[in-house]
Amino acid sequence: MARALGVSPSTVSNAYNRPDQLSPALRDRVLATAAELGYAGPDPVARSLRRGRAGTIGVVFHDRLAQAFDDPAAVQFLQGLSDATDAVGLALVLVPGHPDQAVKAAAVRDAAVDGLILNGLVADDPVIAATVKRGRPAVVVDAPVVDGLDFVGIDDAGGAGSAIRHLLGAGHRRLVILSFGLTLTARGPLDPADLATAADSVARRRLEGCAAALAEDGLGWSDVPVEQCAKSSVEAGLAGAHALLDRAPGATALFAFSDRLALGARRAAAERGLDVPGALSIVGFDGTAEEQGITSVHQPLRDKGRVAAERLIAALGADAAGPGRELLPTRLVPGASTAPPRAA
Amino acid sequence: MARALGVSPSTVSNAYNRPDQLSPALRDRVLATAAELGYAGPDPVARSLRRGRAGTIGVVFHDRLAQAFDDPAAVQFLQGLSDATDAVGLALVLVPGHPDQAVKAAAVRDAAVDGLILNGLVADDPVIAATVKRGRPAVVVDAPVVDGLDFVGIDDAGGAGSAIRHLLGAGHRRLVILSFGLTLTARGPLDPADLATAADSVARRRLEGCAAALAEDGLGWSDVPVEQCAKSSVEAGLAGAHALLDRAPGATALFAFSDRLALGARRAAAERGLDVPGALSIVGFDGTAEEQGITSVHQPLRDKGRVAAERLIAALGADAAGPGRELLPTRLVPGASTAPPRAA
DNA sequence: CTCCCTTTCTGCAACGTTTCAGTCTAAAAC
DNA sequence: GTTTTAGACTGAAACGTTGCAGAAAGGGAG
Repeated sequence: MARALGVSPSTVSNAYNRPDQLSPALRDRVLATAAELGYAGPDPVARSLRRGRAGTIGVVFHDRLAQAFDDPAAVQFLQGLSDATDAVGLALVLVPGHPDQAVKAAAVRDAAVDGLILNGLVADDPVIAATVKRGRPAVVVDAPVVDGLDFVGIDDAGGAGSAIRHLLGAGHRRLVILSFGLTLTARGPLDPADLATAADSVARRRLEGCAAALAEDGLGWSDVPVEQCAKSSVEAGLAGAHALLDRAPGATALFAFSDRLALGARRAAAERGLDVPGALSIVGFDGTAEEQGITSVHQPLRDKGRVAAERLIAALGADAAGPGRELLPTRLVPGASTAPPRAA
Repeated sequence: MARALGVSPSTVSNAYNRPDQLSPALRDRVLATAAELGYAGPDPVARSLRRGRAGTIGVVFHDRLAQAFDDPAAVQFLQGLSDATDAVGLALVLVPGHPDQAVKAAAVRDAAVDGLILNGLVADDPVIAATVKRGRPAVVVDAPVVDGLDFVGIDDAGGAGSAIRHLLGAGHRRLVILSFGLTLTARGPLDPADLATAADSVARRRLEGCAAALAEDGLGWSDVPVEQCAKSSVEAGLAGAHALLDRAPGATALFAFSDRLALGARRAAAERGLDVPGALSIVGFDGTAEEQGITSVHQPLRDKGRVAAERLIAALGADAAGPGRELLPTRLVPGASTAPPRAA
């Protein structure tokens, strides 16, 4: 600040940070002239540089931010994050989204944060590499599992399996699946051969869970068409469900990997004159569309956010226990969108 | 970075920021050793200090962050903000909330941001003073109007008036109002005398709009009880509506200053065995509860966020046009929660 | 051969703090 | 009257950049 005040910079610093280090009289004088000069206290950026920590946590989403705010699942996750960060006074930095992942990776490099939370990415996303390179503590949420980084997720395979078993148990045999992409760019029909070689992702885990459940009833990928959607939005679900039902007109049940996709699928069904659940049963994922009556695999989104932030905060502290893995449970919540097939 | 590489710091800086300033060969060598040494590129904090800008915009809410994520109105507003910030690659810093406003004011002082967006505060909130003192560009959203700061809001008085007129037009005469607090600490029954002397706030503006509309039908504050709620939550609405209906058991219509309060009021009505809209009509504010059938004064929340961010971004640039005011329109959207009073 | 210009790289200063090791003064202890 | 000690304040260094002025080297024009 205006050290032209006549005292040393150290004294000004002490006036703000360690009142016990100087006489009350001088402190008052410093504060008074500060007010007079319009000095608002130590500059946060300079302080961060000197102290070596920013007092912030960065959050990265797969899509643009506006997209994330459209998804109740992301909002609940953010709520969980803020539960933990508010409690310790850390600010949340929302890293700007961008369709070009390389641009977003640069944004990650340039974010003034002490740690990062990566939400719902795919293994080949350059953001992952940028984060690892950055060398700060980070928590990967949902996917992928990365060596050296903390991980918080849910039982994807089990959750997906429970959805499939729910449908099989109701008597469905002609199923279709509305999945996420196995990679950053993958979309459209899934080639089962890709599944075996694909890197870790939410889609892969859930599809494996599906396969296991399907196998119990003697079904396999040749019986169940899968469509990959690039993002989790109602629009993507609408388009994907149409593509799927074009390929398998006789399908009686659809499992979507998110409630937003499921909502899109329901719209597609309506556009095709298919009654839900009469002609088509729909199961979603997340548990964020209960009010809309969608049967869904519920996951503890807010808890997931809280746990992720807490892990990161712990990693930021001295008690660095090394990266760990934490899996949260899922639970199928039946709604009005599923029923036994008409011609059972 | 490890200038021990053998080249000067400037060269490293140029390797990252101005590739044209050094030979491709040397640049490659720098980048290679950087990768080898685990150097992830220029430190964002040091860069911010040197360049004088952080590349971030701070956002402050009245409540805790978790509270904001619970409110669809706040989420839509954030979505609008991110529409604008994503486009220019600015990060959004969510300043941590805290019940003690003084603590939050300190958080505002310590946030490494280029500008601030203040959302839904009250004039006596110390966060305002801290922001003014900070001297950075800032946009106040909704309230209060502050000298020297940009302002973006809606036509509160007009919107509130349209709600009252809607109810009066339907034949209601026994109205009650579920308001926000006039000050940081105000809650409970409103003393109309306070209204005249209160500082600028959303509550004050809307109540004045109500008064004008009521006066058109010869009604005044002695006819219309008002309850102030400390926050905009369903729980607060529930408690406030009960208090209000205890005071005015014969009320046939209730106007709540937010949809969350309105939802709470509907719950209170249900707990009292009052049919909505048969025995009690309810009007909300925001337009975020259309799906729940609440008649509401719709406001363009996402646009409001976008406009606020755009104004701030403009103020950050060289083209500082000086603070301005921008008012967005509202529009009453009828729902299933209002009807003429039973004994018209 | 000289002069000037271009390319490529470097050194210095500054951004605004905080920390640590001191220095100085004045009061307390002996 | 001298030594201790505590209290109050300061100076220098460092945090990691970037921008600018300038230096060294090489090439072309005259």
